[in-house]
Amino acid sequence: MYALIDCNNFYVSCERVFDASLRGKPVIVLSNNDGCAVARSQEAKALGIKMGAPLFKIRDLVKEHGVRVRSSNYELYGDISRRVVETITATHARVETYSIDENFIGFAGLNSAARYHESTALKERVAQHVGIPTCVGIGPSKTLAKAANAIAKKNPIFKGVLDLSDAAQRCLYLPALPAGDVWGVGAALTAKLLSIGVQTAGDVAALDPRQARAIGTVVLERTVRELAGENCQQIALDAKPLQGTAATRSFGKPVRSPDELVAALMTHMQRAFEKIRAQQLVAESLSLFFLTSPFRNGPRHHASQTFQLLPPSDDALRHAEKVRDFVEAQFRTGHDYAKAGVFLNGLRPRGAWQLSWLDDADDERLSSALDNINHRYGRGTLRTAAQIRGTDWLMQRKMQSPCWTTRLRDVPRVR
DNA sequence: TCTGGGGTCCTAGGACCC
DNA sequence: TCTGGGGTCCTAGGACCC
Repeated sequence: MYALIDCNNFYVSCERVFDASLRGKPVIVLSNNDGCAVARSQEAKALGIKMGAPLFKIRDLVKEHGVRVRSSNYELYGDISRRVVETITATHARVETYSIDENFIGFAGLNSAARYHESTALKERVAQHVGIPTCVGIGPSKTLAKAANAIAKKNPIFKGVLDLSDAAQRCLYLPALPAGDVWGVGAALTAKLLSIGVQTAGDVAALDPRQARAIGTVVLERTVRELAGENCQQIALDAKPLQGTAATRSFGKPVRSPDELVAALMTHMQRAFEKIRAQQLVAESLSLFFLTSPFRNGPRHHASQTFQLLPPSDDALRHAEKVRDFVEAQFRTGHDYAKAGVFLNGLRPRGAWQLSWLDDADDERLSSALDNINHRYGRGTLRTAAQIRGTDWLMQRKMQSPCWTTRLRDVPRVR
C-alpha cells in the first residue's frame, strides 16, 4: 500500500512560511526571468489565473485584485523541501522522494483505520515542523495514491486525506476525476481517449489493458492496471543514477552579440559540469544550443552542435574553445536570440573509463579548487573572463524574497 | 515590451553482429 | 519462382512528469 504526501501550492506555501502578509491573499510565484505563473495560491486559482500564464497577459487581473507576485526562489524551496523529507523520514522508513513537493511512502501491515490515522498525524507534523500544508492520498498502487491525492486536494470534505484502497470507494470517486488528471495521461492521450468516449478516471480504470496498449504504449497499459488496483511499480528507495543533465536559461533581454552568447554558454557549461562533478560523474557528450524566441516575429534561428568527449570529461575549462568555435560558426547577425543552453549526456561514474596514454587528463585539482571557492564564497566568485561580457543575457528576478534559511545575512531576526 | 527549466521513458527504424 | 532468425546498439522524436 502506498501513500503520496504532496505539498499544497508548494512555492506559494514556502513564501508564506516567512511572510505572514501573504497568507489569505491571492499569491503567484513566477518562473525564471519572471515570465509565467508557475505556482498559485487557492485565491489566485479562484481568480482564474492558469498554470503557466505569462505575467504580461494577466497584468490587469494582478493589479485589479492586488495579487501578490514573487520571483522564484529555488534556494528557499529546495531547503524547505529537504525539511519536509526530514520530517517524513523521521517516522517512516520506506520513502521515495518523487519531486520537490511530493513523497511516496510504502505502508505495510496497517489496516485502513491505522493508515488514516498515520496519514493525518503525518500531515499535522509537517504543518507543525515546517509550516507547509499537505494532502495525503492512499492506494494499492502509486497511480491510485496519486488519484486519491488529487481528489482530496480538490474537495475539502476529505480534510486532506483520502484512502482509495477499497474498490467500492474507487467506483464512487474515480468518475469524478477527469481522465486528464490521471498520472501519466497528458494532453495528447486525453484527446485520444476523449475521441473514444473515455472521459474520467473511472472510464480509464475500466479499459481493457490490451486496448490501452493499442491506444498508447505499455505505459498507458500500466496506468490502466494500476487504476484498477493492480500494483505495477515498486517504491524506489534509492535514486537512480543521473543519465543526462542540462543547464539552460532564457535571456533577460534579447541578445544580439556573439560575445554575450559565449558568456551565457560558458556560464551554463560551468554550471552543468559543476552538477556532474558533485555526483562524481563524467560526460561522454556535450551539446550546445542557442535560439530565437518561438513567440516573437522576426527571423528565426536554432543553432545546435554536439561534441563527443573522448575521454569522457567533467572539466568545463577544457571545452571553452568548443563554445567559441560553435558561436563563431553559427551566429547570425540581425537575430534577437532569446535562450541558450548546454546538455551533458552519456553520464557515467568517474574512473570507469580506461585512459589512453595519448589522452590529456582533466585537471582535477583546478576543478576542485574552483568548486571549493565557489561553494564557500558563492556561485560565480571564480569564473572565466569570457563569462564577463554584457548584461542582457542575465536573468531578470525583480521580486525575489530573501533566502531565509540558507544565507546567513537573510536569516530572520526575532527581537 | 513581456512566454521556465529541468528530467524520464518508450517506440520505430536503421546499422550492424553472428 | 523461391534466400533465416535471431540479437544489440544508437538515434530521433514524442509523450509524459514536476
